[in-house]
Amino acid sequence: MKATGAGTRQPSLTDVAGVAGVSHMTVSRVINGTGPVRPETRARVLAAIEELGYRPNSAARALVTGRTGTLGVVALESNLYGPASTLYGIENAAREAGYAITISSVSRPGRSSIADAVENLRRQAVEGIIVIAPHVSAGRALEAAPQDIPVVAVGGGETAPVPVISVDQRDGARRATEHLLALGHRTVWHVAGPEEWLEARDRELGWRETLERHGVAVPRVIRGDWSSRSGYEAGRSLAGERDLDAVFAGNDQMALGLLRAFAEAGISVPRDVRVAGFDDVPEAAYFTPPLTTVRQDFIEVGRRTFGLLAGRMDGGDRDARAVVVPELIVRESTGPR
Amino acid sequence: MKATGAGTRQPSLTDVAGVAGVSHMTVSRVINGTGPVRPETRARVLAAIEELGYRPNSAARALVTGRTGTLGVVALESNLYGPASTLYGIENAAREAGYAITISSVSRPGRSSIADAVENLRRQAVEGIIVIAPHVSAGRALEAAPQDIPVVAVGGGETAPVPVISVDQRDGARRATEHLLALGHRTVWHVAGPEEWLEARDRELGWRETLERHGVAVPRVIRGDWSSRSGYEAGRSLAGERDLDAVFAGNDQMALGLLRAFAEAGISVPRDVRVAGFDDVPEAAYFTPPLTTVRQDFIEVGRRTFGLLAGRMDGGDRDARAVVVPELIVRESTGPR
DNA sequence: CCTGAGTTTGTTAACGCTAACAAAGTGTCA
DNA sequence: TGACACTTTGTTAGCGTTAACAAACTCAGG
Repeated sequence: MKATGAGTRQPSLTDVAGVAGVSHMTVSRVINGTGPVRPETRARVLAAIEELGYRPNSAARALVTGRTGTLGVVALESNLYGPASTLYGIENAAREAGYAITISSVSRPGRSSIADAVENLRRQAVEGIIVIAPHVSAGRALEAAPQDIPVVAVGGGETAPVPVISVDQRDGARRATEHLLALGHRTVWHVAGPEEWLEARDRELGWRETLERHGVAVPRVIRGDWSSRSGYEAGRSLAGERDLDAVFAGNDQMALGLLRAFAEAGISVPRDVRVAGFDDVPEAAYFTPPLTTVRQDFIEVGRRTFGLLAGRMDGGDRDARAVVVPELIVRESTGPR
Repeated sequence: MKATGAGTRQPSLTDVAGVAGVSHMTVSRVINGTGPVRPETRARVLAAIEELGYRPNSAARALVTGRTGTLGVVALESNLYGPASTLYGIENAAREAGYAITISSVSRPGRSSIADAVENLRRQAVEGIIVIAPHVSAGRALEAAPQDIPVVAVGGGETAPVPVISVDQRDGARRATEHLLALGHRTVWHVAGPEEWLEARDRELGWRETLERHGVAVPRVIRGDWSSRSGYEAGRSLAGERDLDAVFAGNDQMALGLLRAFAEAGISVPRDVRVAGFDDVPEAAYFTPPLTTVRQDFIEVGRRTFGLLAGRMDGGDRDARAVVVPELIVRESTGPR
């Protein structure tokens, strides 16, 4: 008896054909459902496939069809809730459509690191690329995006020469800011995310526009880096401020830091100061106090991102845009005093 | 002039050879550094590669070498801090070693869904598979893991017939529990994670063992699902409990829920009750109050996971194990009263 | 200036699959 | 019964690469 250890070559189409007593083409037709096959022949082939544990060789298939069935995702290596959720949304939609996802992560966003990641994916012959890097430098990297392979971006800025899906950050910021103003505060302070992030810019812009439209003073911007720590520091510096009524934080983590700093300073939220965040991370409802925030549906973002890429692969427009509208979730941090 | 639009076929080795005036094999040798090539020939070839924008066809290469340079990761589709961080750790280590990562996510862990994900990856001809699914059913799925392809698991239980990397959950739970006991409390309550999670079991076990070793009463276990919401509910039910001194939560999210519920019930932490968590998510230091917790180094876990897989691919042992030791981080939630 | 060893290049044949076309069956109708 | 249309199966070639071997070139030593 022949050894059938782990070292044995994987069975090929021809092996299956031999067992089933047909030509390799018939086996191929059974597997791919191309062309007619008599039911009894199909049954014999299927039995042979089962018996041998045959699995199509994806490399051979890709070589001849020119299609790998794989999409590449350039992801920022961060534990930020948004990007991670978006990734899962994309993976789900892609898997349903029969695509696999390979990721190439970028530790520090930048024009060249993103270009490297894209090149890295191209070497793996992905059929399309999704860049999740809502970063100013990513926008620049996208300007040099390859022309011969479909690329789409999540939150890549207005001007990118690729389809972009984004959440309407300005609108979200507007909602939060108007909500705070409607509570009767003279103005609203803002703890912004890092300047290099497009989302941070848009949120800041939405906040500023809203204040201006309402004709109220625009306080100086406190800049953080998305982390709770930076929010905490912002809170310490704000705690000394006179006329502090309301703060809109660029994300929920920084809002948490604010809450912490205010608690330490003996400032009560919402009695002394009202605070709102952005993202609606699952924990936000359990902060002390529960946080008013702007919810983004990242799963939806992921799904629509895949949709845009699929469209682009079908020859769709390079200028396609999709916008997801966020929603204000009101909780105690802006509640009645 | 010929059209050179996006529809043009990608250049092949032979095209490059034509431009450089050599045979395709010489080009192959230049690219792979196999066999000697005269410096001036190499320069000509390199110039031709540059000129044509040649990129090796990975499918053809994989077909002939039998190697795809790709590893598969089965990841739980969750935003839990741990799995996401582990994924990045793996991706980093793999990329440094020249491997690409393709992910197959699993929305609800279970024996068959994990097996499906593994099969899905095998169809893509990955060279090895990493299962991040610290779940009881994952352990069962691993028992049926394919023999002919290297598989390793993150936190897959003691008995899995594949190499496993895990954080010593019991030891972490012991540290947290002993810390609380050392503060003079009669006993420590525990809000556990879902029963199907191995990590939840191990943490519960570590907690229980520690209480027993110290000869103190073991209270009933409150069961949560890792979410802040479930922690909150646990906190509401605990709030009515007499003799409530100290609570060890199975993760930081649930601890957050506890803190919230206690705050609402007018129970002060740490004055009335002391609380500890597990994971040390980046936000834990900014909870109200800052949370004592057990830190797991997930990036290290990811790195070592890749190391174990690499070892297994080199014919290493199926019984290999790696254990990462967690660390107790003491903050105000178990601070002085 | 020839020989032999080493260096550099080329030729040919797979790898496993699908596309394109060819051939063989099956049945219907005049 | 023969011809035609349709269904089912088979044959061949080629995708772009590397492996294995063959050929050509270079140069030192006699």
